[in-house]
Amino acid sequence: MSKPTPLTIKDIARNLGVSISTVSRALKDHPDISSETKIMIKAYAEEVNYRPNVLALSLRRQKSNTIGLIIPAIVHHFFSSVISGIEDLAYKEGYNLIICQSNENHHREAINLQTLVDHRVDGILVSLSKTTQSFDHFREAIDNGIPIVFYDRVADEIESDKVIMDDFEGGRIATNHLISRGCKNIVHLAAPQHLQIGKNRRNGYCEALKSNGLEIREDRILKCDTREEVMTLKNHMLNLAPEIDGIFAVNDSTAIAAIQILQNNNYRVPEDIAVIGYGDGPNATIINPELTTIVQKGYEMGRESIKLMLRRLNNPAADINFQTKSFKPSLIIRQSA
Amino acid sequence: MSKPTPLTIKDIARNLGVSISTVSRALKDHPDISSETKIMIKAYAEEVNYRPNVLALSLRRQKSNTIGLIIPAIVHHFFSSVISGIEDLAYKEGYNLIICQSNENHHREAINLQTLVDHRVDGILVSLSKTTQSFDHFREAIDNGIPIVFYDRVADEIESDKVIMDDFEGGRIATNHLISRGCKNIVHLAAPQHLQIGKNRRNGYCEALKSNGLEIREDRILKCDTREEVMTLKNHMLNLAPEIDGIFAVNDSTAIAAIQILQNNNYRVPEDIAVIGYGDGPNATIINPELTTIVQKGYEMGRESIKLMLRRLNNPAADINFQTKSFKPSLIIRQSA
DNA sequence: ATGAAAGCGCTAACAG
DNA sequence: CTGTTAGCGCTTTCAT
Repeated sequence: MSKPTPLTIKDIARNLGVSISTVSRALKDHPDISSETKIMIKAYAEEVNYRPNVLALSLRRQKSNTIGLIIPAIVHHFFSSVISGIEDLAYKEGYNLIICQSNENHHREAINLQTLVDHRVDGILVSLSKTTQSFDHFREAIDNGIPIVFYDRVADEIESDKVIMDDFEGGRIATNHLISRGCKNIVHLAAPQHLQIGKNRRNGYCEALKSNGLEIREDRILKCDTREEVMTLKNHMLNLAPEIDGIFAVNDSTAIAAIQILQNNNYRVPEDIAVIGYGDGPNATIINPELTTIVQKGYEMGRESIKLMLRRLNNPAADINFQTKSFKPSLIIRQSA
Repeated sequence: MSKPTPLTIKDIARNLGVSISTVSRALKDHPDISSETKIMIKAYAEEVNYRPNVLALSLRRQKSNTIGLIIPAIVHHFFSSVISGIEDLAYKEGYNLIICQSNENHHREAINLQTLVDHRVDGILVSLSKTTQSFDHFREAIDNGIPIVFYDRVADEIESDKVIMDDFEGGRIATNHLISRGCKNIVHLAAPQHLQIGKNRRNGYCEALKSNGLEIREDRILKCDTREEVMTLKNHMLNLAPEIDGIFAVNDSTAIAAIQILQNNNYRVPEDIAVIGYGDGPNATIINPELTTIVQKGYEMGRESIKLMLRRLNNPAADINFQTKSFKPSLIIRQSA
């Protein structure tokens, strides 16, 4: 029982008594081939269920029709939505996806990138891991002529196409909403500041405070962007709680964790402390009170990323200018703020 | 600015004045090559950052070192956990993953499969889409000698390795728990019955009722396995509500949706109606009351699936018997039941 | 110890 | 209109 080898163009040629190139051409409707020959060859190929060897094709064409995708963590709803947005369009255009997870790990991200380069992918879509603070590993891809599109978590230092949200605006809107409800002492649960999204959301928060004449206090900005970190900071948060009336969390999970801690300690949300999240994932409507949050369009961002990539791949000669596509955030008001 | 072509073994040979085959051999430590030559060639390869062309390798070796993965819907936490479990081990063993989503669509699943076969993947891991009711498309892979491992949602008709949960037992445990709390009128929100997992969980439910002397009523079994469907059946559920005291939902999302509907209509959970889910995803601890549920180990199931696959791929000659690995479900008691 | 050559499956330039 | 040939990058007999 050795592995059956799929049949090739050569087998067809032999069985039909024509040359290999005739088969090749017939199968792709080359005008040189007589229609009878074409019909015969195609019928036979169909009959024996011939399938071209994609590997051989890629090698020959120097093009793999594969796009690499690096995701920080597939379990996050935002990122899996991004994948869906990418996939639909990619497959439609005849591209396959190799998906890698960096698991928020700089080193792993570098390995992912190397893998994708090794596989001669035609392009790479990537969102930075949280721990990525240098960008040399992207140079390798670029030096090999592989275009990169950054989405959501982008590297400012690298010239490339980018798809982002206007996170500054998002932070501003969220914080403004809290202020408009009457909050005056607002804590911000922030993402790492070497990430643009972390910096921008925080700056938006600060801007909102400033333009409303509120003081910016460093001790009210906590580096804390996962549910686990919130749990770790529980006591610290409870110390802060008596003197605050609002929380702007950098994502939904931290917002929800914060709500749970507050509620378990007899604070009412939003009456005592209003809480606003960022993302609008499926959890937002499971927590009680339902979460007021900033909508982050994962599917659409994925779609836009692959569009930018395809535009470039479909016009290999064009040398298109790098473009940054920015999505406007919107606020969805529910019950938590 | 044409695309730079990565350098090849041929370039190295030319630049170093040796033959192509010498370079090839030196790079893989072939004993025939003198150690001086090896050192020289390796040093140079390192210096110029030579990377073998994976495509050419695959073609030559008739082995792509790629494993295909078909996922019904990546946004489900269970499935993204499975991916993580698979990925870690696969990469460690030098395999890459091509991930496809069937989006719960039979036809799309068949296309996914074709794509993977075309790419000459070495093996395929698949969980059936909800709409898959025939299995011919798997034959193609098998006929091509590509081994398949089914995980979670398996095809009984196909001989292959399988990784499942004991869903019958899961359904039984869940229902027994409700009964032990005193529930006597239990609704089951069921998955499609052509899926083994749907059938098995339901049978477990029935078995628990029977062995406790409770009547099995068809009108208490609703085909309803997504949040959306629950919402659609809202009125129906509220009609049922006065006469029931327990719900066993086929997954967490439907359990949660049911809880929300009940609460919005002034039923208390668990006092009036106890609700138990299946899966133990992250949502389980966000809903209030926290969800009692059956633990479904996605990561571990993924890990086990890839293990079965690797075992087979690493012993191509062995002709190993097909194996079914079954995980025992466990109950995690929180507040909702 | 090293090199020449064939071939994995396919395409395309060249010949006829 | 069809066939022959070279070559994509690599490995592996077979010579030397």
